[in-house]
Amino acid sequence: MRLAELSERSGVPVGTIKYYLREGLLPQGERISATQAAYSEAHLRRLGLIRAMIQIGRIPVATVREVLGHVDDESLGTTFRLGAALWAMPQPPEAPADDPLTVQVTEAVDRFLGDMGWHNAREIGALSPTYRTLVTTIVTLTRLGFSRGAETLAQYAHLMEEVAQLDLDQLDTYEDDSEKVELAVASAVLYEPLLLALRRLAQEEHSTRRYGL
Amino acid sequence: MRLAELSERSGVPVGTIKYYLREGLLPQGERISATQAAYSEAHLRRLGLIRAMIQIGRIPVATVREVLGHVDDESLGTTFRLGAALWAMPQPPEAPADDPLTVQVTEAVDRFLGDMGWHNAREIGALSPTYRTLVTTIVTLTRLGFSRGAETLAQYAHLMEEVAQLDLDQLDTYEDDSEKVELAVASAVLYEPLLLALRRLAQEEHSTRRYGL
DNA sequence: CGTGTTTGGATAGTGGCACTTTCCAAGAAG
DNA sequence: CTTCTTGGAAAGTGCCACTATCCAAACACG
Repeated sequence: MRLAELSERSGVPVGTIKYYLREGLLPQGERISATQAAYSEAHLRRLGLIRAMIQIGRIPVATVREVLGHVDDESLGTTFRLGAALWAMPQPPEAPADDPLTVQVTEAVDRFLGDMGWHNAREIGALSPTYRTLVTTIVTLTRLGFSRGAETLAQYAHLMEEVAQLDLDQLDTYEDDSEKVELAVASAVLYEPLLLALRRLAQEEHSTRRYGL
Repeated sequence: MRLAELSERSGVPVGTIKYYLREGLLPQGERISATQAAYSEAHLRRLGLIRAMIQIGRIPVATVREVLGHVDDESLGTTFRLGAALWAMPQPPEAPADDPLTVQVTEAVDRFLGDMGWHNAREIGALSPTYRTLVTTIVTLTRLGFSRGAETLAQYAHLMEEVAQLDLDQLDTYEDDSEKVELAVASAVLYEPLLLALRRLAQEEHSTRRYGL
């Protein structure tokens, strides 16, 4: 299929597709002649993922390029490809490491990981952007006066652990490594709003039950 | 306290605070003289919330103004203030309503809400931005070929229902209405990355357990 | 009292980013 | 042969969250 058809089937304007090609988000089509190129179903699929990342995930173009680079890096094993892709996803700005509150929260988080039995996560520790995000959000919550005890955090953590189990069960249903990594990325981008939408719907449901309209 | 001190204690540059004042995110300080104004602890706290919404939640300035407008609207009852504030939060762009897949997914979601026993949520239905977000993300997942059956969705929904219960239990610990609404907003902005960070940590933990490094 | 500094407010400018527009020459279509 | 389409390069656009520059009033100090 040519550019015009790729645009029509995906619903993405031609100019925008050219931009993605230029920026290296979408691989070049197969050259048919000096001024003509052919695109495959794989391009269509990849374009869908790019749009989802940018429009739903609000991920910057440069970051999308980086993430997709890891997705396509066949020199790595699945686990590393997956980890590299997810670690490249954007994280909120971090709290300064020399802040006393940050130090205190970091220690609390370490203790908490131990209590949860998440020993692998604890070892990876500060290397993981996810870990630092956790510290940062707790620091901010504390600053705003909305922090909760470790017990409340643990309750949330146990629930999210079950969510993670469901996620991994789904990953297991895919044979192909590239598909696994793509699902993991799509899951980070699209399951997040989905989970949060479910949470808010449940909040709406139960708050009307508790307090009425 | 004057502007300079507000800036120092909050860590937000003076120019930026002026910008927030101009944009109506932060209420004006009390005028001391023609060229001098005094700011309170309330300003400091509100400024923290604004920063969290913009920097961590990546919420547009115009939206922050709208959300805070609802938070401060004392003419509404708590439930409505809370709902209005949360409904003003940004949602991903929606899928076109006339699309056949969208229609199909909408029906499936309605059935699903019935199965969950979320009758209130079902009645509010299309009015709720959250509901439409749910439809949109499922449509996108389906387009990408990553959709799952209603059963899987229900498993996630049950877990998020428990999360929502924890959220509401926390809300109950606050007496003051304004604080309740502020917590709800902070919860939407900051608990979301926190929950997602917990989910990813759990994923990392269990994927290394399942597949090793 | 005078002089230099600080303050809040108005206005204009900046930089980043995700596109769009415009242009062009080579090919395809009729 | 003429007309249209195509892919590619380069410059332009619009939005947005700040940021820099001025200014005159007012405070601080000797």
